[in-house]
Amino acid sequence: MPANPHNNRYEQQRQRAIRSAATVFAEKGFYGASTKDIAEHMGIKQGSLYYYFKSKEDALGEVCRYGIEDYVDRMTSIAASDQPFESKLMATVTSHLSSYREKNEALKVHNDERLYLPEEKRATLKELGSSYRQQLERIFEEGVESGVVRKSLDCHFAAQAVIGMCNGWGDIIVRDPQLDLFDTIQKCTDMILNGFRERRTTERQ
Amino acid sequence: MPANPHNNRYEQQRQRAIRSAATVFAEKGFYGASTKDIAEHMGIKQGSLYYYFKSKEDALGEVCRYGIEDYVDRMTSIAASDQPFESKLMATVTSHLSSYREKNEALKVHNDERLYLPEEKRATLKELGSSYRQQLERIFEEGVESGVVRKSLDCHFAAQAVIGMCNGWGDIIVRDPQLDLFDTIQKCTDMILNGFRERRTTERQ
Amino acid sequence: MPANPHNNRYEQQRQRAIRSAATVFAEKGFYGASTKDIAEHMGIKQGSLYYYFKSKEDALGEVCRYGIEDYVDRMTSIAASDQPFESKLMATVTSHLSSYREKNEALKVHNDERLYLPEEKRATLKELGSSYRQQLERIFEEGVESGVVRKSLDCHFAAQAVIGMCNGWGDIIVRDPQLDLFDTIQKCTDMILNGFRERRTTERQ
Amino acid sequence: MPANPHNNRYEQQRQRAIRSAATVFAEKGFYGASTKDIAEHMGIKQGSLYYYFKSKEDALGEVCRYGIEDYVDRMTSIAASDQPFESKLMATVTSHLSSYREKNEALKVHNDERLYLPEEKRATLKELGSSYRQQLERIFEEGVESGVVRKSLDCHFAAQAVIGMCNGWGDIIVRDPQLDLFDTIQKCTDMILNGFRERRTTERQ
DNA sequence: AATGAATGAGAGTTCATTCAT
DNA sequence: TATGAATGAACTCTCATTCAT
Repeated sequence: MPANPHNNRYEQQRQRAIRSAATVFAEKGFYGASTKDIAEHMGIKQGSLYYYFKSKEDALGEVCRYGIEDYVDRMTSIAASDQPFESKLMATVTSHLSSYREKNEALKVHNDERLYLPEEKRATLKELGSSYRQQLERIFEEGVESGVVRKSLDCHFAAQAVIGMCNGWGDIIVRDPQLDLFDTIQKCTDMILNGFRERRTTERQ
Repeated sequence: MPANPHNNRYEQQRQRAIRSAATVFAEKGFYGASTKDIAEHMGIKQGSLYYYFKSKEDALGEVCRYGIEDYVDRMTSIAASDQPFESKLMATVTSHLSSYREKNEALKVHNDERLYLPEEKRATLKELGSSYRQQLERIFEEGVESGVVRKSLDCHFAAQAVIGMCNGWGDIIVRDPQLDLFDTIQKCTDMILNGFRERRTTERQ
Repeated sequence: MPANPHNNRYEQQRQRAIRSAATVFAEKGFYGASTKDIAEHMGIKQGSLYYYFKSKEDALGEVCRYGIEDYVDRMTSIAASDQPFESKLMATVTSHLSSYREKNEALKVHNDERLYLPEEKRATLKELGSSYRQQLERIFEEGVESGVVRKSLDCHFAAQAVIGMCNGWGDIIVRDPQLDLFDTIQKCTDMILNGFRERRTTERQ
Repeated sequence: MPANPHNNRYEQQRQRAIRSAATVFAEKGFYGASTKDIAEHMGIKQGSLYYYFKSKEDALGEVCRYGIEDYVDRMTSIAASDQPFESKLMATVTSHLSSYREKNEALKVHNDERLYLPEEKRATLKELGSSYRQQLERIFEEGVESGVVRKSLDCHFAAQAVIGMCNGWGDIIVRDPQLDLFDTIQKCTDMILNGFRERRTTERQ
């Protein structure tokens, strides 16, 4: 028997359950998806889901946690790194958008359906989300300090705007597996830094 | 059955029904809201709703149409106007964000819940949405032609990014009635045009 | 329209629902009976029960209240009356046993199933039950005062014993519609007063 | 499968299972208790219960048999003994009431939950119960013959009444561990023999 | 002798919908 | 124009039971 209190088999199956729930919630929404849908997607019977989840709501909670957890972790390591501002910004966008590709829609579920969670769990997730936003704000503040970003910038606004735009792209990414991720990342970063305006003189630093 | 499609009283009540549905759908989502909720919000009994809607789904359809219709109309008149690019851009952002404030959350419902509509209706709405995006793309193309926007811009990308960001702010606006709309509009427009980077030389046109 | 907020039809149907629930709970117990059983006994469909009850538990609550209410009321009027002790005792037994005959098993449900009620409702019923027992105790105390009952009697014990014995007969009455109620009442009263012992001298007062 | 019906270890565990089931059934009722509850109370896993019981219903059957068996046995030995009537009566009450204290609530389960047993098993138990009642009736008949009990007594009624009253006290005993058993026994016996009436002349035998 | 995993039937409950009035 | 009453299908969830290990 393995070291885990619940053995490997159980944990593996539980992960599969969470990913199935993520897929189904992302496609149909929390109320639009039935536990039968989730179970079928996973290849077990409806009642058996309750061996892995205490309730449908619990399933949503697990998906949301799964969705946001290493999303925030990645931001933490980006923020802690030694890169210059521009690299951090691009790393942020890259991390955000590729989360949608890699993590089977769990981040999308977190964004769209977390409001159906009970107050308590939502508070936990909110802290994680706030931590993300604050770290991004701090990155912008560093950008100002280093002179790369203009002093007048409202860093709180900037963080919200970047997150909002990335989430918008996230919806598209989840629905369109063809979209060129790298290209989108490049263009987003460029827009955030330079905007769309034509410049007479090239004044790149 | 309605005696007369142009019957005033009936049409007035029907509008009230649509707005009630919009409010309730925005708050609880399509599946989270019951027809009883909608009826109560409107001050009638559950069964009486069916005098105004063929079905709950029909109600959602009406709300979505109501939500996107003059949102697109406004874009059409912006696009058709004679203003320079920058004004059109700001008008777009203004129109988009203030829609969330003014329109009983119907646009939010369109964005979040339209996936529950049957294929056919969704296709109709999608056309409206595409029309919006295409007109915005065209505005960017005009910006390029007029030399305000740099030639290299991917106008399709630009339109998506702007829409995505505005929708992100829309969520925040709906939840936070305190937020200064005008300030947000200014900052969004500025970001889209100029980005966040510090410039050595002022090269405003 | 009648004066009642809910009109007559509704109240009548609700009473039928309560009586149906009483019958089914008495036969199968609270958990052994399904809401489908109750609905079928009443001649409606399962889902329609919820037009009359908020939940199965609510149905149990109503049955219990219905079962004990005028049972206690009758005791109150017996206790308040001017009869001598012996009449009051017989009236008590009569009232108790005939409750089982008349009230469609609701009193039996109260006795056997009330423990499945939530604390709050059970407390309300408990007060009613205690009031019954206390009034019976008081009747015995009066019996002592009037010299009919021996001074040494533990009136609390006496009340409990009488209630317990009557409930025992209640079970039998509910199951056996043939049983001669009047005969049983006579014998119970006689036993309580005189016991079973043979007396050398007739010493009736 | 059990290797040997007389296997000691197996039989011991089986007894533990029956006692656990008795406790849990007494507390929550047959339908209110789950096989998981019983297993947990016994310290094994749910599935393992089926090593000792064929089904949940079978468990109830065993508990009921266990509950009534030596209850009847004791009556048999009381009835067969040489004591005078009054001693037999007190022995009966003592046996009945102390059963509730000593026997893990199995007698209570028999009384309250046996209705959930299939007809066949219930018939078996009913015979045991009838045997108890008949022996008690016979004791009363002996009382009449010996002149202690009045000739007019309906011995069938008397037996039922005594059993009913004792069961009533049983409920109280199970719920209130503080209750003075000996005192209750004394008072019950006294009531059955002498009733509550005041006597002018002492005519004790 | 015992268990982890799964199942399937059935429970209580909700709710969109219908329709006579 | 509106409603009270009823329905039936779907839902979440529980649980007795089975069985390979």
